Amino acid sequence: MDQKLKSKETKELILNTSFNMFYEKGFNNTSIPDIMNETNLTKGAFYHHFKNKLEIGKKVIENILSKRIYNGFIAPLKENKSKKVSDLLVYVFTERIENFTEKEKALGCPANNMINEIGCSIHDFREPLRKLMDNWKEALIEVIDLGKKNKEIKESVNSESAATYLICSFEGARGIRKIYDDDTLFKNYLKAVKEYIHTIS
Amino acid sequence: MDQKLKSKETKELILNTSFNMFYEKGFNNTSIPDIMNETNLTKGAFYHHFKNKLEIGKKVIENILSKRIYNGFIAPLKENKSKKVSDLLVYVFTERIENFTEKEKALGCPANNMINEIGCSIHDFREPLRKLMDNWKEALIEVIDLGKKNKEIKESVNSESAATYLICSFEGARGIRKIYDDDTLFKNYLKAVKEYIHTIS
DNA sequence: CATGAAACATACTTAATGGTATGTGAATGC
DNA sequence: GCATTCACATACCATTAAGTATGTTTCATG
Repeated sequence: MDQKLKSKETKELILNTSFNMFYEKGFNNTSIPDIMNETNLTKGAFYHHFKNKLEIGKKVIENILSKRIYNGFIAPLKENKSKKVSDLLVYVFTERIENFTEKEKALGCPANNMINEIGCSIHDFREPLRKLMDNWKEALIEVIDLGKKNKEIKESVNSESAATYLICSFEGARGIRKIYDDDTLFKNYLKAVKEYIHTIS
Repeated sequence: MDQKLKSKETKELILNTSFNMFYEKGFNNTSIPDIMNETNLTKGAFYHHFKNKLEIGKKVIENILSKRIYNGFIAPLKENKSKKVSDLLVYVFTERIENFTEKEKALGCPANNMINEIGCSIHDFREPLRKLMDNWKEALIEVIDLGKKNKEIKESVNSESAATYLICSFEGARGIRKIYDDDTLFKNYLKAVKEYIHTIS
């Protein structure tokens, strides 16, 4: 049983390392040797645990990116249903950005990076990426609908449309911010989202 | 003089082909042989006209992407200053999307793709990409300011913030749309931007 | 405690990449 | 009309990539 545990651990090590390298250098620009150097293991270990580069790409999306989106942006919505809806929206779309580390600011959103780098070229990645984004959108719609029920969000607001807009502007901002070295873009984005959330409330 | 003309033409052929291939396959995933196969020329031609892959990347940003952004999103603002500001904004941020070809829908925005793929990793690309985005933002600020002067845009609106928000949501939408095969996301985005432009007017 | 399989390491193959060095025919300039 | 330069083509090189084949060691199991 000790062996299986060790195996699981190295598999996770390879997965986490892959995520980090993809995040820092991009998927296409990261090689298997790159990853395995970082883990201090060898190629043999990689191909023992994974079929090929495509498989680990998919696993990173399904196991790491999905969880990050869930923990960062979906769970806070589900766990705090007693809070005011607009506060929830402000939290996930502004407060989180305000607390980003320099690395997170410089490298953008790992999920959005993946989408933009290989979203259309590697067909196998599209479905897991779609699932990820759809889950996020659905969670937002649920919250906005709840807000409408509680008279916190205007009845005239289209929930799906607002959810989409919030996600798009957020991801757009995180993407474009990557070419800058300061927080000007984020500050301008923050001002506008807060205003937007205010106008739909 | 005939020779110089021919030379200029092939240089432009290589540039345009590079742009297309980068757009379709990404920068890292496109090789020089890839590009030159497409032009029916050889590697010799490439390295006669360009120093290396980095140089052509920069030239594509400076000569092609910049012009596309200018023609598509900046010029329409500058050329139609007599029109209502909100109409101008609706035009560049919604009508253009509604008229996108399937290719443009599937592949996203070439400039945003470049930003997201190599925005942080290849340092040489950041400055030309920044210049491109800053020009766009400035043109938008100018128009929004004009709108405020003409009482078409609310005085309370922060021009830079609104400009940033419009760009971010637009680029975010074009990016995420890449993983889908239908126009649902665009439709939801369009509904929301129109609403947003309406609320700042 | 022997046997098999699991968890890796090592060595190798094939193909592609960015880039260079050199060749060649045509146009240009004197 | 001849030397030179330009616009490419060809041939080559070093590196690196993904992936495979084959060890070797360690552990679980009968």
